[in-house]
Amino acid sequence: MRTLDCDQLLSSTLSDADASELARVLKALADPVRLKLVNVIATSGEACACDFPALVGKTQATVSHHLKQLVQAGILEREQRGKWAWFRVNADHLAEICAVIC
Amino acid sequence: MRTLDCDQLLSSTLSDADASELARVLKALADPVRLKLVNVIATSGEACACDFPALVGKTQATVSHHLKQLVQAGILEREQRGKWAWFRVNADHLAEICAVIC
DNA sequence: ACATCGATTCGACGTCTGTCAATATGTAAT
DNA sequence: ATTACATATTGACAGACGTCGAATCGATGT
Repeated sequence: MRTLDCDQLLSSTLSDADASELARVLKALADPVRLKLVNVIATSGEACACDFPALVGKTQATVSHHLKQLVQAGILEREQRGKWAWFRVNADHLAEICAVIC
Repeated sequence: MRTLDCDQLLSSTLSDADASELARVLKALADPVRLKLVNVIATSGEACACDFPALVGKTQATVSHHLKQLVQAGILEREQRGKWAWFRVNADHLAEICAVIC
């Protein structure tokens, strides 16, 4: 994925490609369940996927679907530990998104 | 609309209501056409809706639809001047969104 | 090898979303 | 009033999205 420069949205001209790229990442974040997942993982430092269905009140299949989107968008990082999958927030990437918007 | 506190996403626990509210605003931003519109308006200071269809390559109806979403999300402000509608970016609100994420 | 358990993928579903043509609304000038 | 022009709304449609149950994959332990 391409890195977006700081301040693009408000100060410099956004190309069509950059607009699509930024939209893609924002779309990954723009869902209540996914925001909850990011929040739980961020406040915990790291978290096991096995706890998420109960925390967000969704099926394991649904949670897995959302986690995949967040990983593909670069917002979460996945690590396999034995049977369990653990997730951490990629804070740098979130900061990048912020930088583009503000 | 409720105001969201700073740092909620990464440091403090996000309630279901806050997650939905934040998702609503992010969803308004998470579209290439709407990002383009915000970018054009922000870099111009203010802009007339009459120019948008040509700028983003969409129908007048489609542009109007997107502008409505941005205004309802509090990202844009609309002002009628004679026949024309002018738009400005609500930078404070964008900064709030950023503050929640970072 | 086999069984077990966590996680992903598949298939299906209802809903939401982006888009446009057509129509309606509103504003201004004649 | 009527005309002209800018914008909003409506109706319709295709495609994307969130959700779940069922099937599958992967890793562990017996």
